[in-house]
Amino acid sequence: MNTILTTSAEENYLKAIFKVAEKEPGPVLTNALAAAMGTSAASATDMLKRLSDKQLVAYEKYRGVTLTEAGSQLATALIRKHRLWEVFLVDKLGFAWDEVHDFAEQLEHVQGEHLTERLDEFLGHPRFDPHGDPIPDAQGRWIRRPQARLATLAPGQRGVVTGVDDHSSAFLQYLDELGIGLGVEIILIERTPYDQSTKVSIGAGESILSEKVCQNLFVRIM
Amino acid sequence: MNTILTTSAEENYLKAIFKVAEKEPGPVLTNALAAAMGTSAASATDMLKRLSDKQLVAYEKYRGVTLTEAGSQLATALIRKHRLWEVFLVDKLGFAWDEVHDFAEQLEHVQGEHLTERLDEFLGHPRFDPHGDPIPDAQGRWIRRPQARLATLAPGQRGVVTGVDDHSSAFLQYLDELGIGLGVEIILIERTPYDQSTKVSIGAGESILSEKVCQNLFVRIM
DNA sequence: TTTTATTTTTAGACTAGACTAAAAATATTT
DNA sequence: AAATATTTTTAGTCTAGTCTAAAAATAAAA
Ligand SMILES: [Mn+2]
Ligand SMILES: [Mn+2]
Ligand SMILES: [Mn+2]
Ligand SMILES: [Mn+2]
Repeated sequence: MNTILTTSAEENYLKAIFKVAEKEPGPVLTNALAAAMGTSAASATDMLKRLSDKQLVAYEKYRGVTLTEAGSQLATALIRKHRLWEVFLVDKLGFAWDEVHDFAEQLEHVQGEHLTERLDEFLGHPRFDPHGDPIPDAQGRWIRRPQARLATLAPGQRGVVTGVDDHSSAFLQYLDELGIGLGVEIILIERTPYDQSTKVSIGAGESILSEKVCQNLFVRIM
Repeated sequence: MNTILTTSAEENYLKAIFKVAEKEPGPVLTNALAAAMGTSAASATDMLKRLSDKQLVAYEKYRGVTLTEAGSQLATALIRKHRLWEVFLVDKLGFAWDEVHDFAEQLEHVQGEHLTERLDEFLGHPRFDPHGDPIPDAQGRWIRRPQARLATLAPGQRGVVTGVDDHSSAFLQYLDELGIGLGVEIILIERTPYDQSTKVSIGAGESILSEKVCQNLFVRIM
């Protein structure tokens, strides 16, 4: 029951380890972590020693790192906080989905009793954030939704947008221009063999989406 | 128009300088600042050099420190953010007035465009925080209210509670027990010459308030 | 106007978190 | 199995922010 004190830097590393491990199963390598954090490999090694001392990661020299149960819970709580704040910023303060990440990156580190649960309640227990990512509950349980990349759909199939893989402002703003957002229905018309660009129907109009766009869009197939 | 980058530590010192200067006019002395910050005088001196380099304070060795225009604006913006977040925590998340200070102490340091203005708008442009303290507007303008310490009222006078001088949890919770909060009307019945303790009428009942309590309560005389 | 007391600054040390450059370990080729 | 390439760690340095102890400046008292 004794709560481990963590700095913002430590928390950011824990989250990064969690996210890298999510994509590539197995231990997270130092270079991958450093790349995810935008720091040098030396800095990552340094931090891994600190996190290891605090029992938040299992770290073996030259072999990579995995989160301990405590580390995993902390990372999950961080992601929960990050995503709840994003919902607040979009739903309550009226920010666009491409504007909220940097704020949430700071807000997720605010410490104190009950804040997250009060926020969660105020927001009506949202289960997904403004980018369609699931928000783990207070016990750290995740919701899994069946979803597929738009790139995997065949002509004639339809899907409802449930999320994005690329969270960059550039991508999100481009989607806005295309009229694509969470819940929007997309009908796949045809795919060009040459470059896999795809003609789709969105609401009233039609658009051509590059392969890159189709790879970064998640849909629920209808 | 070039925005000065500040750390949380620098911001906390700026706010402390502002607040000490508010109480005691004239330059803020190193020891007073260190006491307000809960750090050593050596640490305060160190920080004063940094703030002076950034042109946020005018610091003269052994003579004390005053905020520059830039420093004063920054401190005011900090106080604005702190108090707006307190309103959010009480009005929207349902925290009690004695629970929000530590959260606001962190939230005031969240950086980014438009956040404060969006929050202000969401909250309906509140002009006072949950402790009755004025919230400066986006231009840094302050509202001054005529108010007096309850200790200065004479028997027979009545006042409406507008604020507190002591912001401690202990004091605020004691006020809760007494049924005293912002907007509550207090009628002064009599004051004992011996220790200045004061019999008052609050709503239905009567209470005896110590001199300390009366000194820390602000009222608008009716 | 000295002496003494108080306040403030400096000096030196520590931690967290970053960096670069060099060394060591591991992985891949030949 | 050596040689080479890649990855990771170590060594050394830097900054922000803190501390304690000592020195210096200012204020108060004798
Ligand atoms: Mn963060
Ligand atoms: Mn998100
Ligand atoms: Mn603060
Ligand atoms: Mn307040």
